[in-house]
Amino acid sequence: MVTIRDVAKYANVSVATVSRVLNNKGQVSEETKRNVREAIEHLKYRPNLVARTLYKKTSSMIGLIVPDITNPFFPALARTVEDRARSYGYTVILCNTDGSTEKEADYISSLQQKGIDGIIISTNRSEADDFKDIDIPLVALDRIVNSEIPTVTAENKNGAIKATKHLIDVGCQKVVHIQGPRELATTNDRKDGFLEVVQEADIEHVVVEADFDIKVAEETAYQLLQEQTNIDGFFAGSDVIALGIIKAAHRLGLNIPEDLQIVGFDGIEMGKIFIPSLTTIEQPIYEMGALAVDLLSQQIEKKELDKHLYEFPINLVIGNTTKR
Amino acid sequence: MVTIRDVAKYANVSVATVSRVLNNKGQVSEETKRNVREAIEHLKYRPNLVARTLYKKTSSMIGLIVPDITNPFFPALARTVEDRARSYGYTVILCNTDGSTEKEADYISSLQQKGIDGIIISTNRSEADDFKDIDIPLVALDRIVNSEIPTVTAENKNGAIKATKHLIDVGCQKVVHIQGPRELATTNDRKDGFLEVVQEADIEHVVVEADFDIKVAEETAYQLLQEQTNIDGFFAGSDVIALGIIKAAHRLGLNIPEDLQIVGFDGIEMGKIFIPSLTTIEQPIYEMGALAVDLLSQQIEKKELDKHLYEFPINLVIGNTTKR
DNA sequence: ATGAAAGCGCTAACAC
DNA sequence: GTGTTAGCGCTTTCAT
Repeated sequence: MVTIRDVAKYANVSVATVSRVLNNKGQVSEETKRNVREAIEHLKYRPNLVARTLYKKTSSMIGLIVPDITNPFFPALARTVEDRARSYGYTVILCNTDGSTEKEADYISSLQQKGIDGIIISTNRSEADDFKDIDIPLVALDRIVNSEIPTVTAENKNGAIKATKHLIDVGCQKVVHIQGPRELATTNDRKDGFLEVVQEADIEHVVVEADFDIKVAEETAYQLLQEQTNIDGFFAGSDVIALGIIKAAHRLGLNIPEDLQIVGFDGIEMGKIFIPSLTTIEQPIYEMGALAVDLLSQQIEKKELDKHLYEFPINLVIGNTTKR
Repeated sequence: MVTIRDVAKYANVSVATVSRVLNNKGQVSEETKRNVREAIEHLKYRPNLVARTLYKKTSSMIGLIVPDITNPFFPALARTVEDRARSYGYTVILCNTDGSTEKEADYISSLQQKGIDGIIISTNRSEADDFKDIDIPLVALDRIVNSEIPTVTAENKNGAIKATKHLIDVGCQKVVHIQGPRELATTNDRKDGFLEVVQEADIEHVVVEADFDIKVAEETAYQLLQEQTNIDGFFAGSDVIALGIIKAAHRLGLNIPEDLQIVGFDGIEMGKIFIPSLTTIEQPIYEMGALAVDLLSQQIEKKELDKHLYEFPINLVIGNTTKR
């Protein structure tokens, strides 16, 4: 390994001078600058970032913690976060918790020990003191944690209202909402929006819970459709759940959207690709990921944030799972 | 931040002793051990891994470089890699290159500067000297780079043979192979297998190229199906391409598998979920990811590898895109 | 069994 | 402008 010392020796200067040209700091004559750069080039020197981090206490690495990377929503998010992070010069460490609180705690602790500068987290936990002992910048993404942590999310309730109204508009008489895990504030907001509309419109309705997992959602929908008659509409708590519902309907020989209409939530790519393509509430994933990085960066730079909750507007996208 | 010094002071011992109990190395009396542990507990001390890495030159971090995290094949791979890595005590840094050689080089260089212990890479590059200047352990996953780098892949050619034979078995008379990017050795192996079978069987056939991208594949298939008549079978270079073909067929009102039969390659979850479910060549993604980590770990521990190319057997999984 | 001290590669005072 | 040197927090000889 070639170190700053080797460069200094080769260029006949001190390590301080090399450090100065490396960081463009302090006064160095043009000539020595050239010499040092030549030495660097010649020796193929690359600064050891570990040593730099040890001294400076900042690593230019940020963590992104997601519950399930195989859920298509998160790769999309990860990608935008990584893109934006790169533009700041951050490297992203992507951590997958499998929804396990233990793994999550593990990661947080180990990231801190590694000198990470900040963490963007999409977690299932939400007790107020879950994140009390973390003393590095934090941003909650998609999933609301508590009011002390800056949070980026979408207008979940409003989205649910739009989705449910759409189902009524296209003629549904008995509507089911399969919500995601009850621990998540986001899913409850969606449920609240749903309930507000169906109660107001006095529409027959059911609410059940499922994981953000196609198989689980499929089973849940399958059972419901067998047990109860007249269900003609579903508002799914996520696109993944919506795909499960389509599968269940398919197994039962129901036609979509003739017999059954479905609205999802998220706007993942797979919803557009699926046959039939999904009517859904689209979240601006790109903007959300980008803002999360911005907010994290601001905290890392010790800037004050003007507000702590950022809710993005959503958008009803009509596909082939509802009638036109 | 509480350091090893604080712990030493609190426990009335030297930092060396604290280090000894931390690492379970050297001789420490039971009593001082207890004292030190108490101090650690009381002060909530966590060792600074950056400092440790600086000294030991090993970070327990490995990099995983993938070309496109939004391609469902890679989250699946990433997950198994992360799982296995965890069991070794490694943290995975997941890097997404967007297929850009420049980003890839950036990542490799920056990972090395960060003291990463090794890299698992799924790359598009394959020139012999592309990776010559990397002096840390490397494993190529899914995509073959060159014979000097340990590689984990599937029996691509054999899989293609099985797929193509299956298409012939179910009655196809004119078969198209949409292969992935020609730069990849894996895709060419698949093409070779395809050609071997169709030529042997003297079946009318076409080979075209597309990206591992649904939209591109869809357009490619759409054009082919319009221009050429009698196409009744597709062997797709990947499941993602196969989904694109299904979309194209759907747009043209073709029935699957009655009018058109399709076999994919990979065995991603989405293929099982899609309607119709995909007939495909399934790679043992879990085993492949796990072995890649094993091989990397062996190199990091300076163990000799007995061989350099590991090809996993594949498996034809029959879905609803081919006749039974 | 324990401590003192050197050093991992870098940055930043502080001299000159 | 440039060099000397003291750390950053840790591990590891080498004494004792």
